[in-house]
Amino acid sequence: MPTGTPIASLIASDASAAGTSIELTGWVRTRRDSKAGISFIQISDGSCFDAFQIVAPSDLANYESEVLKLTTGCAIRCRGELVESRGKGQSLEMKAVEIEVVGWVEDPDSYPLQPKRHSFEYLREVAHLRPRSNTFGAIGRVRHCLAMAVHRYFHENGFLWIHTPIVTANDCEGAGEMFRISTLDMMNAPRNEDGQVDFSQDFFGRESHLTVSGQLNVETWCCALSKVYTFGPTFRAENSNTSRHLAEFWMIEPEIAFADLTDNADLAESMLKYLFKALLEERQDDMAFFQQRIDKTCIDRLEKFIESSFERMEYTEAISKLEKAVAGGKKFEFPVSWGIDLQSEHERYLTEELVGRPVVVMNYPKDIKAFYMRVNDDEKTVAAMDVLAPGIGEIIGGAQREERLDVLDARLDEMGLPKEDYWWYRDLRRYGTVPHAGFGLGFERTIVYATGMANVRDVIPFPRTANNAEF
RNA sequence: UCCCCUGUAGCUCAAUUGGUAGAGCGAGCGGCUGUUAACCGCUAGGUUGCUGGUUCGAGUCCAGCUGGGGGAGCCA
Repeated sequence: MPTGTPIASLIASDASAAGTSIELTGWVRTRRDSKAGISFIQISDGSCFDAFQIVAPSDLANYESEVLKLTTGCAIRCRGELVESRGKGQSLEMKAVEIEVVGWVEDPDSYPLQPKRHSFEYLREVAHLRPRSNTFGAIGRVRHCLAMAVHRYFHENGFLWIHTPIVTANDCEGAGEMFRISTLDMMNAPRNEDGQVDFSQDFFGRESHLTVSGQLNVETWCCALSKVYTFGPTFRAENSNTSRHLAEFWMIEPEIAFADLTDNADLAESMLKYLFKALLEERQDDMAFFQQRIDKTCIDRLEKFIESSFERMEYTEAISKLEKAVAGGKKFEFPVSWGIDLQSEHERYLTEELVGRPVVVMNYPKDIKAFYMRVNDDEKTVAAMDVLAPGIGEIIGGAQREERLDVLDARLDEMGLPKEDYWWYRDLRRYGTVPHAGFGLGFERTIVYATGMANVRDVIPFPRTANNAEF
């Protein structure tokens, strides 16, 4: 392997490891000199939260010429011996016999990351370097840990990962504005007789876009393989400028056959618990950092989440709870009555004030929900569910799907959607139809909830938002 | 897209009723110490986001533009 011993494996080892020869590679965090004839170098390699201390004695060949000139950000390779530390703060350290500078920081004064606290807004402007900071290193590891846990959870429970397409030619859900993709010459697009752009001459022979959801595609595989999921990037061209929206984000969308809304909520609960349990077990170092520096309650919050059962609430019940709150003097900007879509302030009240933890709201009025959601027997509501979390709002949106062709068609008509556009989706209801359900979990929102980070732009490596795709 | 806040040194922020800019950190140099977000001293650094206006005088007031943030809508 080209790289040295991961620091993570050194942190995990005890004093008995002293005496072994090792090689370390990484980036300098800080250097402190002691005129006793040594320098202390903190080196970080990303394998864990902690940096590792290298003790550089002044008899190194390049001590004066190079070691004393190391600054934050320099890439180095060190060979030496693992020894018990004589200082406080670490049990082991490396006594270097050779330090090779692999990459200098050409102008230390202009290196954007200093060994001090930076604002997240500033770090977004140096997104190519921010993974070298404590917070973003931790975010990187947490994000990986949760992504792996997603796949492990589904794999262990018999789900198959379906790679749904990124390019789509149908705006199936109307789930927001889409990004068009085209190979047509924008300055000189072919026109049809009506003067409209003639997309039949475009690459796919029709108008095509980046996906806003893999749901409709994954439903087709669900209706053959029973338990499936997608996990990939999703795109929305909405001009939303908030701390919880991205133009490109990652979404987890499981879909289960022979299942109803209760099974769906059970799945969401089971999966989230699994994810947070894995996070607390596998990333104790990073979570301790988030607890200390970002959000004091984050670990406690996850532990409680894992222990307690999901709070479940009917939409109708949620409305009456909100009405009761209004009667009790609670002020909302938007009025509450049965039939409204819950506003952010209402969701906040339910999850933050009334319940104090995530809550599943189920069975919404059909008029405010999508065409594919199953109409309940009361014919007023559909089997939809949202999982609302304190601080972030909706992290999951899901539903039992309408499996009855006649009802589905009626809904399409109601909403003025052309049936022919959904011919293959309708086929599922004609050939061996089956009750099935699924949901979408916003990956970035999940990370925000878990870590206490305030903005989804800071839990994805390169955030894409309106007017921002610099990196 | 709408509402609100904001843009001063590499970074985080100061600058009284408008009176021509300061600190900490970082950086460079020196000192000291098995140091650990080390400590002490010295030095360098800014056409105050851009354009225009009001004024004897604008970082400060006004207008437009532009960047950033928060909230709303939409959603995940």
